[in-house]
Amino acid sequence: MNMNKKILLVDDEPDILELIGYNLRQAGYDVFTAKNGKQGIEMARSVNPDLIILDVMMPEMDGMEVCNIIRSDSKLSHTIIAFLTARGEDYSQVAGFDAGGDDYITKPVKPKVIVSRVKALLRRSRSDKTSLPDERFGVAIDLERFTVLVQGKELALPKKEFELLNLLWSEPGKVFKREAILSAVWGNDVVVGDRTIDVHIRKLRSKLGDGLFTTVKGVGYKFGK
Amino acid sequence: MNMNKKILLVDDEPDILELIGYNLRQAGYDVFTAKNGKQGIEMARSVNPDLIILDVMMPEMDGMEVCNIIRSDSKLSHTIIAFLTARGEDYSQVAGFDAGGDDYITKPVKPKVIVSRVKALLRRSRSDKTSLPDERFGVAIDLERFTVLVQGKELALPKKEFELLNLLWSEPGKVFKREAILSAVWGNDVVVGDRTIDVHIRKLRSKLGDGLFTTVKGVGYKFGK
DNA sequence: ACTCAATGTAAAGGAATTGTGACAGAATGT
DNA sequence: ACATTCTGTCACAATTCCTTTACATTGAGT
Repeated sequence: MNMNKKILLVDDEPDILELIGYNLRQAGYDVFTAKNGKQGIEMARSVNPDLIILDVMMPEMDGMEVCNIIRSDSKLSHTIIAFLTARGEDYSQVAGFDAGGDDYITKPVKPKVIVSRVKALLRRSRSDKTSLPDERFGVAIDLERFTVLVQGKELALPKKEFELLNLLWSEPGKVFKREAILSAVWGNDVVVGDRTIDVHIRKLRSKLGDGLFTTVKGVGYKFGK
Repeated sequence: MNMNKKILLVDDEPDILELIGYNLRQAGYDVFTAKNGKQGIEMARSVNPDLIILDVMMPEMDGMEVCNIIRSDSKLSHTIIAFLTARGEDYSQVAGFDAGGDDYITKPVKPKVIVSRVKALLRRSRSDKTSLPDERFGVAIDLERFTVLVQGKELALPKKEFELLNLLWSEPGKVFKREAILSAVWGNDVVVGDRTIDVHIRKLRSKLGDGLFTTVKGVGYKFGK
């Protein structure tokens, strides 16, 4: 069973609700609407949406306020929030999505734009919503997925390369001696020529970027500088 | 009194300055901004920030150039530097840590991300400085990283030089006889001319500063006076 | 002051270590 | 079965490091 993603739209302008709502429904989403902040929060609690699109400027309770309340609700903490703002509006207000906003969209909105934006947000949500990845020098390791995030791009690495990277990455700056690397990545009983390490380091360097790894001659390697 | 951490933001795009600046201020930091490299350096010298966030791509003077100048300024050598780079930009240049950056962050930036990243960087620096304050005559040795801190500057030494320094440094003031040095650093079975020691001492003197090592004629060397 | 052995200094060769591309067997996917 | 990817090894190039060498300078003892 393929459950549709639920989207909650909060805006005080009925035209916007209708326009955006229509397009998102066409794209296959379940859309709910609310015409003010208070109603938006009630709605959010009852339908538990995947994504909330929130107008910043609303009478009584504005978008940022709504965002704060939703963020502090443990049941809704995973929900993605996107702000809707009028173009040219003061950036610093929009910047209020330190409260937990994930994106913002400027009005007037083209339907196609908003649909693709929503798709992107929902696609990204799985990895993003849990917690911020632990990035070190622009590199994050996802042990579950066996992948590496370099500059936001996901990259799959072969097992040995992954393990080697994981070892060095786990303690950036620490120098791992060649023997230590061997026993950690290859195990104590396996016998491989020492040059093997160099070759794998080279692979990592070419894939993740040179400069991420530092050679300490006669000793070993480290991640970072 | 709890002094706020000072952050200097250098970018030619006013939007970025505003967006990031706003969010960092919200997080409780003292934020200063500069809209080009030249101004950034002036600002850095006058406010002595804890962290500098530096756009790589800027007209006239780019981020790496600024970084180099700051790194060569003894009063600012302790400062943490993070680069801002556009996603997808070739970062091999930046990643070449010759530039001396401590981290880099990709644009477009989410406020949440940058705030947590800044926190992490500042946290790291603090622990770095409190956890290994074993300075002797302005020199600290970091065995794990295989580096030496001289007046706050991190320096990588070749293996033999590092071992020699470590030996002498471990007991400042104590005179190590030449034979003792040989057996400790080179081992008992290795045969090298005695002048080898002198040459290595000289290397250390030129790198760490003369005056740190004292010659005891006819006997050996010691660290300190 | 002089002497001479010890040390300072710079440069240069050689030694050791690492970088790199190509290759072959193993493992895996189709 | 075939193609693809992964893994480890090799040979050779590039680099860094170490040691030696040659000469200058120092300083303790006479």
